[in-house]
Amino acid sequence: MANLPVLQFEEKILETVEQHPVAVIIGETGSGKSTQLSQILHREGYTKSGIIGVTQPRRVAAVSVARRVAQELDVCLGEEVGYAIRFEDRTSERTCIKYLTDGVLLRESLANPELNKYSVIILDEAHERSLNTDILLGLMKRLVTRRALNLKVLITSATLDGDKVSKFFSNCPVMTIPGKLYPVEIFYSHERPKSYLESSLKTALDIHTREPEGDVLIFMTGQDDIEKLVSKLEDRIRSLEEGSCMDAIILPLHGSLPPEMQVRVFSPPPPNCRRIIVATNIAETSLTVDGVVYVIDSGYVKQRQYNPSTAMYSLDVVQISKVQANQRAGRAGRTRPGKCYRLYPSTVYQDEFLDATVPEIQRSSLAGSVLYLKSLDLPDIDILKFDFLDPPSTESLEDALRQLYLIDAIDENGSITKVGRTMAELPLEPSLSRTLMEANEYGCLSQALTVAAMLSAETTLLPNRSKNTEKKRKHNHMDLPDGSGWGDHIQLLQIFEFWHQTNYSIDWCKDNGLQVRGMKFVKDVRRQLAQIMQKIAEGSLDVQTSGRWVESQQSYLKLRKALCKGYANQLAERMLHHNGYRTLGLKPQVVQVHPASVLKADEEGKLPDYVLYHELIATTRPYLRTVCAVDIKWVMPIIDKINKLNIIKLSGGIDRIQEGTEGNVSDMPKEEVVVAGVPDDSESRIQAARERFLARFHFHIPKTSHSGERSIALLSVWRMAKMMEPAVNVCGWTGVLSQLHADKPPKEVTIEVRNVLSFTLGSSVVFPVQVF
DNA sequence: GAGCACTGC
Repeated sequence: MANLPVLQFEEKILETVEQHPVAVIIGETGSGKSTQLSQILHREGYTKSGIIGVTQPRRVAAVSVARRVAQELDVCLGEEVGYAIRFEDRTSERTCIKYLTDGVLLRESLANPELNKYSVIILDEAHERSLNTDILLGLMKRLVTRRALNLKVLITSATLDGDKVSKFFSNCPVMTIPGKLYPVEIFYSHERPKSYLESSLKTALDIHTREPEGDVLIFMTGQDDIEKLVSKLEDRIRSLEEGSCMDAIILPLHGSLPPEMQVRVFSPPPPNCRRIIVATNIAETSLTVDGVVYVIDSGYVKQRQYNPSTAMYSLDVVQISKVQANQRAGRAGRTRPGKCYRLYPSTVYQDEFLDATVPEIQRSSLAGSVLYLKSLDLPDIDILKFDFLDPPSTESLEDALRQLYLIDAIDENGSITKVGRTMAELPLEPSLSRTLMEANEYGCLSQALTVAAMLSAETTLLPNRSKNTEKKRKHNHMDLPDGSGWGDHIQLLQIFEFWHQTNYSIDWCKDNGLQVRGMKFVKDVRRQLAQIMQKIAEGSLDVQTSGRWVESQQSYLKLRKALCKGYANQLAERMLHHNGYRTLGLKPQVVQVHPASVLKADEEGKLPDYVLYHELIATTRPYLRTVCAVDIKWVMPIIDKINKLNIIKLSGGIDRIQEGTEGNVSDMPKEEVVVAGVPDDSESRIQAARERFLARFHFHIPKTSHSGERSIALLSVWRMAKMMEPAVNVCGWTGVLSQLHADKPPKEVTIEVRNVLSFTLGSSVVFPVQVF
């Protein structure tokens, strides 16, 4: 401990902190900043006037660093040194150094915006730029001026953007503390490989046969590639000549691996044996594998990003940033000098890689964050002008406002509502907190709590779906409830109620392929949510899980209705002739229900007309994941609301000029264009669709106007039709145009649209347009 | 017959 680099800078750090309210610290790996900064300031007496709070982006880090510091100070964990993470507050009145996740600090700041009990706040690992840390950065900037006399803020940053952070905090000082990494030699490939899977394989074999002992860590993008590479490596190494080199163990490492498989990387290899670990970027920051000497870096990462203009997430393989590349290389130099093989040329690193990873705040849906900021009620904060280190796009903020408006969290002027205020109290995404409130009204709060809790843990619930376990799972899963056909939310409810009925049996989880840890987490979340709801309601609510598992259509109905209200921003309408869906909203997207969904089709093989979805994410295709059938009656008022939505009022601006965006419903000249006439009512489904079409858009083609204008008007109608049914194409368009351009235009023309999605039968829908 | 990287309240 005595030789930790950070301690050599003690005096300089104290001097800087003394003179400045904010300072940036570039602390390289192994500098000891996480454990020592707090102790240095504690020794100097900064804990006399308040607590030193240190935020971490991850729970395990908060706990393990706190434990370490308690040890070093020789105190009991939870006394002078403590930590606070969700479900676990190990602090006491005596606590003066507190480690906490950034999310917990945000929650605290909701109750006490000035964070008065803290004399020092250290945002550790801020260079990872988690969504929460970025919001904290903005709040800190404001707080240091308001509490200039009694608050010190320290922010850690990466080498490459320390100056940017400093600039953000009015050119505050930047200190660099060297790390304690061993040198890592970097090798670049001459060109980018055609297949980085093959290239990784070859490089790994080269290392294994030629280099002295030391483990190999390979960074891949996802489970699929990892499994492929692992099996190829096993084959090739098995075929190596006996005794020609040491043994090898190949270990996969990724998030959907059950915990007991993940911890295998922490047990050291047997003698004369090399471990080859094939990992996702989980090994970049979250898990540290000891003994790694060689790193193979594919240069890619799978990243989730949100596109506010389509309201859709996508999961893309993208190039890593320089910061990430360096972090990966650093994994080779923890125990002794190492080597890093980059499967890309140095010019790619220099010219193509971004300096730092795009911060999460620019890659996420911001509904939750915007609601949080609105609920802080800071008089000097305007959401669209909130001071972010890297501001999200206006489009993204407006998208968040639209979403919040649809679920009644803000009113048409963009002010937070009473409902919104309550929603912000709940540690859930807005759709779910809105659902809980509505469920409370309908008397199905207990069920809604369960669904919300299940969704918070959903990804960790079901075991990994590799090919061989799949069959086993299918076989065993016969007795898991199926959502009674209503979809995945109801199934999640039923699973939990079933488990409750077994008295939370661990064996039952195992028999049904459910992760025990995940289910316990659900129970915790559910209890926490129930407590908060009780507090909000200031009275006793019925939050008990029903004693006996019974399929209750009545309560499912109420629950689905509550969900529909909560997910007003995430609804989709089925296409006329097939089971594809189109999202409702400003820019409808053609999507499909994820194959893993339990949503059931009717006797004719058709899925429900309307569904709500928990997530819309494009992987190989855009998929709705976790859906629930809803009734058209509940959807109609929401469609109305969507159509009336006015973003200019919502964002609180009145002086902005309305742009005539193409295809924007509210921009259509309503008096001029009317679609009328529904001659063919043979099929009720088409009839219903036409009615909706008519209900939503009133077009009117004026007979007196110039024929050119008529065709423009008709073009608008067509554009609308395209919006309603994006997977269609028009037929005989030129014929329609020439009819309109004739001296005596007909009173009625027909647009015939044909479905172009490959999996349909080429059926067509006719939208007649009457010319008055 | 197709399939989600990693965190967190």
